[in-house]
Amino acid sequence: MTKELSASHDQRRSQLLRGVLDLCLLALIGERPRYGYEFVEALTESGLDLVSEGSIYPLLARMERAGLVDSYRAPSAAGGAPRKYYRLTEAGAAELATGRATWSTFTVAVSRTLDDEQHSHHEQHGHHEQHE
Amino acid sequence: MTKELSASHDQRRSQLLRGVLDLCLLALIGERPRYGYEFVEALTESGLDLVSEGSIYPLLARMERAGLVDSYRAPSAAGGAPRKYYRLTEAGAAELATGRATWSTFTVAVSRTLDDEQHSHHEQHGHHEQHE
DNA sequence: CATAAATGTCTTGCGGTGCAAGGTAATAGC
DNA sequence: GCTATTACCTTGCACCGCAAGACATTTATG
Repeated sequence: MTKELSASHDQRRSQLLRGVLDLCLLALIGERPRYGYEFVEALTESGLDLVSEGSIYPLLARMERAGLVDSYRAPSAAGGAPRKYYRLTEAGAAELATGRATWSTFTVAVSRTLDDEQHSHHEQHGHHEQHE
Repeated sequence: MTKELSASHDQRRSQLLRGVLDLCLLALIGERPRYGYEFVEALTESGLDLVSEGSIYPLLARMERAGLVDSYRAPSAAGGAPRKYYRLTEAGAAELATGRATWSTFTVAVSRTLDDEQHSHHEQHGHHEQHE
Protein backbone atom coordinates (compact mmCIF):
# COMPACT_ATOMS: atom_id res chain seq x y z
CA MET A 1 0.00 0.00 0.00
CA THR A 2 2.75 2.42 0.86
CA LYS A 3 4.62 0.85 -2.02
CA GLU A 4 2.12 1.79 -4.64
CA LEU A 5 3.12 5.42 -4.75
CA SER A 6 6.79 5.21 -3.91
CA ALA A 7 7.47 2.66 -6.59
CA SER A 8 7.13 5.53 -8.98
CA HIS A 9 10.81 6.29 -9.46
CA ASP A 10 11.93 2.99 -10.94
CA GLN A 11 8.54 2.60 -12.46
CA ARG A 12 8.95 5.87 -14.26
CA ARG A 13 12.36 4.93 -15.56
CA SER A 14 10.88 1.84 -17.14
CA GLN A 15 8.25 3.85 -18.87
CA LEU A 16 10.68 6.50 -19.99
CA LEU A 17 12.75 3.89 -21.78
CA ARG A 18 9.91 3.10 -24.09
CA GLY A 19 10.34 4.52 -27.51
CA VAL A 20 13.98 5.31 -27.02
CA LEU A 21 15.63 2.10 -25.87
CA ASP A 22 15.75 0.79 -29.42
CA LEU A 23 17.40 4.02 -30.48
CA CYS A 24 20.05 3.62 -27.82
CA LEU A 25 20.84 0.13 -29.01
CA LEU A 26 20.94 1.32 -32.60
CA ALA A 27 23.34 4.11 -31.64
CA LEU A 28 25.58 1.74 -29.72
CA ILE A 29 25.60 -0.73 -32.61
CA GLY A 30 26.41 2.17 -34.91
CA GLU A 31 29.70 2.67 -33.13
CA ARG A 32 30.76 -0.91 -33.64
CA PRO A 33 29.26 -4.39 -33.69
CA ARG A 34 27.95 -5.37 -30.28
CA TYR A 35 26.53 -8.44 -28.64
CA GLY A 36 23.51 -8.59 -26.39
CA TYR A 37 25.13 -9.07 -23.07
CA GLU A 38 27.32 -6.06 -23.72
CA PHE A 39 24.39 -3.64 -23.86
CA VAL A 40 23.45 -4.13 -20.27
CA GLU A 41 26.91 -3.00 -19.22
CA ALA A 42 27.14 -0.21 -21.78
CA LEU A 43 23.80 1.27 -20.80
CA THR A 44 24.61 1.04 -17.13
CA GLU A 45 27.80 2.98 -17.76
CA SER A 46 25.80 5.62 -19.57
CA GLY A 47 23.66 6.10 -16.52
CA LEU A 48 20.75 4.00 -17.73
CA ASP A 49 20.88 1.35 -15.07
CA LEU A 50 18.25 -1.28 -14.50
CA VAL A 51 18.06 -2.24 -18.15
CA SER A 52 18.02 -6.01 -18.02
CA GLU A 53 18.36 -8.88 -20.47
CA GLY A 54 14.64 -9.40 -20.48
CA SER A 55 14.37 -6.09 -22.28
CA ILE A 56 17.40 -6.37 -24.51
CA TYR A 57 17.04 -9.75 -26.17
CA PRO A 58 13.43 -9.49 -27.23
CA LEU A 59 14.11 -6.00 -28.53
CA LEU A 60 17.15 -7.15 -30.50
CA ALA A 61 15.08 -9.95 -32.00
CA ARG A 62 12.36 -7.48 -32.96
CA MET A 63 14.85 -5.16 -34.60
CA GLU A 64 16.45 -7.99 -36.54
CA ARG A 65 13.05 -9.15 -37.70
CA ALA A 66 12.32 -5.59 -38.79
CA GLY A 67 15.52 -5.51 -40.80
CA LEU A 68 17.14 -2.76 -38.78
CA VAL A 69 20.10 -4.91 -37.78
CA ASP A 70 21.70 -8.15 -38.84
CA SER A 71 23.90 -10.51 -36.89
CA TYR A 72 26.75 -12.99 -36.96
CA ARG A 73 28.20 -15.37 -34.41
CA ALA A 74 31.68 -15.26 -32.98
CA PRO A 75 33.30 -17.21 -30.16
CA SER A 76 33.54 -15.45 -26.86
CA ALA A 77 36.93 -14.10 -25.91
CA ALA A 78 36.13 -14.74 -22.28
CA GLY A 79 35.25 -18.41 -22.62
CA GLY A 80 31.61 -19.38 -22.55
CA ALA A 81 28.80 -19.37 -25.02
CA PRO A 82 29.48 -17.83 -28.45
CA ARG A 83 28.45 -14.24 -28.84
CA LYS A 84 25.93 -12.96 -31.33
CA TYR A 85 27.10 -9.66 -32.73
CA TYR A 86 24.72 -7.16 -34.29
CA ARG A 87 25.45 -4.70 -37.07
CA LEU A 88 23.46 -1.81 -38.46
CA THR A 89 21.72 -2.26 -41.78
CA GLU A 90 20.94 0.67 -44.04
CA ALA A 91 17.39 0.67 -42.78
CA GLY A 92 18.73 0.67 -39.24
CA ALA A 93 20.94 3.66 -39.92
CA ALA A 94 17.98 5.50 -41.45
CA GLU A 95 15.79 4.65 -38.48
CA LEU A 96 18.49 5.88 -36.14
CA ALA A 97 18.72 9.21 -37.97
CA THR A 98 14.95 9.66 -37.97
CA GLY A 99 14.72 8.61 -34.34
CA ARG A 100 17.40 11.04 -33.24
CA ALA A 101 15.45 13.87 -34.80
CA THR A 102 12.20 12.71 -33.22
CA TRP A 103 13.85 12.40 -29.85
CA SER A 104 15.36 15.85 -30.09
CA THR A 105 12.07 17.49 -31.03
CA PHE A 106 10.22 15.58 -28.38
CA THR A 107 12.53 16.46 -25.51
CA VAL A 108 12.42 20.13 -26.42
CA ALA A 109 8.62 20.11 -26.34
CA VAL A 110 8.47 18.24 -23.05
CA SER A 111 11.12 20.33 -21.39
CA ARG A 112 9.29 23.46 -22.38
CA THR A 113 6.11 22.13 -20.86
CA LEU A 114 7.89 21.06 -17.72
CA ASP A 115 9.72 24.36 -17.24
CA ASP A 116 6.74 26.52 -17.98
CA GLU A 117 7.29 28.85 -15.05
CA GLN A 118 8.63 31.64 -17.22
CA HIS A 119 5.87 32.44 -19.65
CA SER A 120 2.88 32.50 -17.36
CA HIS A 121 4.38 33.45 -14.05
CA HIS A 122 7.05 36.07 -14.19
CA GLU A 123 8.44 36.75 -10.84
CA GLN A 124 8.67 40.22 -9.43
CA HIS A 125 12.09 41.36 -8.38
CA GLY A 126 10.99 41.57 -4.80
CA HIS A 127 10.86 38.38 -2.80
CA HIS A 128 7.34 37.13 -2.41
CA GLU A 129 7.12 36.54 1.27
CA GLN A 130 3.43 36.08 1.68
CA HIS A 131 2.20 32.64 2.41
CA GLU A 132 -1.55 32.21 2.43
CA MET B 1 1.57 0.09 -47.83
CA THR B 2 3.75 3.11 -47.91
CA LYS B 3 2.28 3.81 -44.51
CA GLU B 4 3.62 0.73 -42.77
CA LEU B 5 7.10 2.05 -42.26
CA SER B 6 6.23 5.66 -41.66
CA ALA B 7 3.80 4.59 -38.99
CA SER B 8 6.86 4.22 -36.80
CA HIS B 9 7.07 7.94 -36.29
CA ASP B 10 3.71 8.33 -34.60
CA GLN B 11 4.21 5.01 -32.96
CA ARG B 12 7.42 6.22 -31.41
CA ARG B 13 5.78 9.40 -30.17
CA SER B 14 3.18 7.33 -28.38
CA GLN B 15 5.81 5.33 -26.59
CA LEU B 16 7.89 8.38 -25.79
CA LEU B 17 4.97 9.93 -23.96
CA ARG B 18 4.94 7.11 -21.46
CA GLY B 19 6.44 8.09 -18.19
CA VAL B 20 6.33 11.77 -18.92
CA LEU B 21 2.77 12.58 -19.94
CA ASP B 22 1.61 12.56 -16.34
CA LEU B 23 4.41 14.97 -15.50
CA CYS B 24 3.29 17.31 -18.25
CA LEU B 25 -0.22 17.33 -16.89
CA LEU B 26 1.06 17.90 -13.39
CA ALA B 27 3.16 20.81 -14.59
CA LEU B 28 0.25 22.34 -16.45
CA ILE B 29 -2.02 21.95 -13.43
CA GLY B 30 0.71 23.52 -11.34
CA GLU B 31 0.33 26.75 -13.26
CA ARG B 32 -3.38 26.95 -12.59
CA PRO B 33 -6.40 24.69 -12.31
CA ARG B 34 -7.20 23.04 -15.61
CA TYR B 35 -9.92 20.85 -17.05
CA GLY B 36 -9.41 17.77 -19.18
CA TYR B 37 -10.37 19.11 -22.55
CA GLU B 38 -7.94 21.95 -22.08
CA PHE B 39 -4.91 19.69 -21.92
CA VAL B 40 -5.32 18.51 -25.45
CA GLU B 41 -5.07 22.09 -26.68
CA ALA B 42 -2.29 23.05 -24.31
CA LEU B 43 -0.16 20.06 -25.27
CA THR B 44 -0.74 20.65 -28.94
CA GLU B 45 0.45 24.20 -28.52
CA SER B 46 3.57 22.95 -26.80
CA GLY B 47 4.39 20.82 -29.81
CA LEU B 48 3.04 17.59 -28.39
CA ASP B 49 0.33 16.99 -30.90
CA LEU B 50 -1.64 13.79 -31.21
CA VAL B 51 -2.35 13.60 -27.52
CA SER B 52 -6.01 12.71 -27.43
CA GLU B 53 -8.75 12.48 -24.82
CA GLY B 54 -8.40 8.75 -24.69
CA SER B 55 -5.03 9.31 -23.07
CA ILE B 56 -5.92 12.28 -20.92
CA TYR B 57 -9.03 11.20 -19.06
CA PRO B 58 -7.88 7.80 -17.91
CA LEU B 59 -4.60 9.35 -16.82
CA LEU B 60 -6.35 12.11 -14.90
CA ALA B 61 -8.52 9.51 -13.19
CA ARG B 62 -5.44 7.50 -12.25
CA MET B 63 -3.71 10.54 -10.82
CA GLU B 64 -6.73 11.52 -8.80
CA ARG B 65 -7.02 7.99 -7.46
CA ALA B 66 -3.34 8.18 -6.52
CA GLY B 67 -3.94 11.42 -4.65
CA LEU B 68 -1.74 13.55 -6.87
CA VAL B 69 -4.57 15.85 -7.87
CA ASP B 70 -8.05 16.70 -6.69
CA SER B 71 -10.94 18.17 -8.61
CA TYR B 72 -14.04 20.33 -8.52
CA ARG B 73 -16.80 21.05 -10.99
CA ALA B 74 -17.57 24.39 -12.52
CA PRO B 75 -19.98 25.40 -15.27
CA SER B 76 -18.45 25.96 -18.65
CA ALA B 77 -18.01 29.56 -19.70
CA ALA B 78 -18.62 28.53 -23.27
CA GLY B 79 -21.92 26.81 -22.69
CA GLY B 80 -22.02 23.04 -22.64
CA ALA B 81 -21.21 20.37 -20.15
CA PRO B 82 -19.75 21.49 -16.82
CA ARG B 83 -15.99 21.34 -16.57
CA LYS B 84 -14.05 19.30 -14.10
CA TYR B 85 -11.07 21.29 -12.90
CA TYR B 86 -8.01 19.65 -11.41
CA ARG B 87 -5.69 21.07 -8.79
CA LEU B 88 -2.33 19.89 -7.48
CA THR B 89 -2.21 18.28 -4.08
CA GLU B 90 0.93 18.32 -1.95
CA ALA B 91 1.70 14.80 -3.08
CA GLY B 92 1.25 15.91 -6.65
CA ALA B 93 3.66 18.80 -6.22
CA ALA B 94 6.19 16.44 -4.69
CA GLU B 95 5.76 13.97 -7.51
CA LEU B 96 6.23 16.76 -10.01
CA ALA B 97 9.46 17.85 -8.40
CA THR B 98 10.79 14.30 -8.28
CA GLY B 99 9.69 13.63 -11.81
CA ARG B 100 11.35 16.74 -13.17
CA ALA B 101 14.63 15.59 -11.69
CA THR B 102 14.20 12.07 -13.04
CA TRP B 103 13.34 13.41 -16.47
CA SER B 104 16.35 15.68 -16.48
CA THR B 105 18.75 12.93 -15.49
CA PHE B 106 17.21 10.54 -17.95
CA THR B 107 17.39 12.82 -20.96
CA VAL B 108 21.03 13.61 -20.24
CA ALA B 109 21.86 9.91 -20.16
CA VAL B 110 19.95 9.14 -23.33
CA SER B 111 21.32 12.11 -25.20
CA ARG B 112 24.81 11.09 -24.26
CA THR B 113 24.18 7.59 -25.55
CA LEU B 114 22.63 8.90 -28.73
CA ASP B 115 25.48 11.32 -29.38
CA ASP B 116 28.15 8.97 -28.20
CA GLU B 117 30.67 9.84 -30.88
CA GLN B 118 32.88 11.62 -28.37
CA HIS B 119 33.72 9.19 -25.61
CA SER B 120 34.79 6.30 -27.78
CA HIS B 121 36.42 8.78 -30.10
CA HIS B 122 39.74 7.21 -29.24
CA GLU B 123 39.32 4.83 -32.13
CA GLN B 124 42.57 4.50 -33.99
CA HIS B 125 42.91 6.18 -37.35
CA GLY B 126 43.14 2.90 -39.20
CA HIS B 127 39.94 1.66 -40.76
CA HIS B 128 38.18 -1.53 -39.84
CA GLU B 129 38.90 -4.52 -41.98
CA GLN B 130 35.92 -6.36 -43.26
CA HIS B 131 35.84 -10.04 -42.69
CA GLU B 132 33.93 -12.21 -45.09
C1' DC C 1 -41.40 19.36 -27.14
C1' DA C 2 -38.05 17.62 -30.68
C1' DT C 3 -33.84 17.91 -32.94
C1' DA C 4 -29.27 19.23 -33.58
C1' DA C 5 -24.86 21.27 -32.64
C1' DA C 6 -21.30 22.39 -29.45
C1' DT C 7 -18.77 21.41 -25.35
C1' DG C 8 -17.03 18.24 -22.25
C1' DT C 9 -16.44 13.80 -19.68
C1' DC C 10 -15.67 8.95 -19.44
C1' DT C 11 -15.26 3.85 -20.91
C1' DT C 12 -13.90 -0.23 -23.75
C1' DG C 13 -10.67 -2.97 -26.13
C1' DC C 14 -6.53 -3.33 -28.57
C1' DG C 15 -1.65 -3.28 -29.18
C1' DG C 16 3.18 -2.51 -28.04
C1' DT C 17 6.78 -3.30 -24.88
C1' DG C 18 9.81 -3.26 -20.42
C1' DC C 19 10.89 -6.68 -17.27
C1' DA C 20 11.28 -10.54 -13.65
C1' DA C 21 11.96 -15.16 -13.72
C1' DG C 22 13.45 -19.13 -15.54
C1' DG C 23 15.49 -22.11 -19.05
C1' DT C 24 19.35 -23.49 -22.49
C1' DA C 25 23.98 -23.89 -24.15
C1' DA C 26 29.16 -23.55 -24.47
C1' DT C 27 33.65 -23.26 -22.35
C1' DA C 28 37.10 -23.63 -18.49
C1' DG C 29 38.81 -25.38 -14.09
C1' DC C 30 38.55 -28.79 -10.31
C1' DG D 1 31.49 -35.55 -13.82
C1' DC D 2 30.50 -31.17 -11.39
C1' DT D 3 30.35 -26.35 -10.91
C1' DA D 4 31.03 -21.60 -12.24
C1' DT D 5 30.95 -18.19 -15.74
C1' DT D 6 29.48 -16.23 -19.90
C1' DA D 7 25.97 -15.58 -22.91
C1' DC D 8 21.49 -16.26 -25.31
C1' DC D 9 16.49 -16.81 -25.42
C1' DT D 10 11.43 -17.44 -23.96
C1' DT D 11 7.18 -16.95 -21.21
C1' DG D 12 3.77 -14.31 -18.98
C1' DC D 13 2.49 -10.31 -16.69
C1' DA D 14 1.47 -5.44 -16.18
C1' DC D 15 1.25 -0.95 -17.71
C1' DC D 16 -0.50 2.66 -20.54
C1' DG D 17 -1.36 5.51 -24.97
C1' DC D 18 -5.00 5.74 -28.03
C1' DA D 19 -8.89 5.18 -31.53
C1' DA D 20 -13.58 4.85 -31.26
C1' DG D 21 -17.58 5.71 -29.34
C1' DA D 22 -21.12 6.37 -25.58
C1' DC D 23 -23.02 9.73 -22.54
C1' DA D 24 -24.20 14.27 -20.27
C1' DT D 25 -25.21 19.29 -20.38
C1' DT D 26 -26.23 23.68 -22.43
C1' DT D 27 -27.87 26.68 -26.23
C1' DA D 28 -30.26 27.40 -30.46
C1' DT D 29 -33.82 26.49 -33.94
C1' DG D 30 -38.49 25.25 -35.15
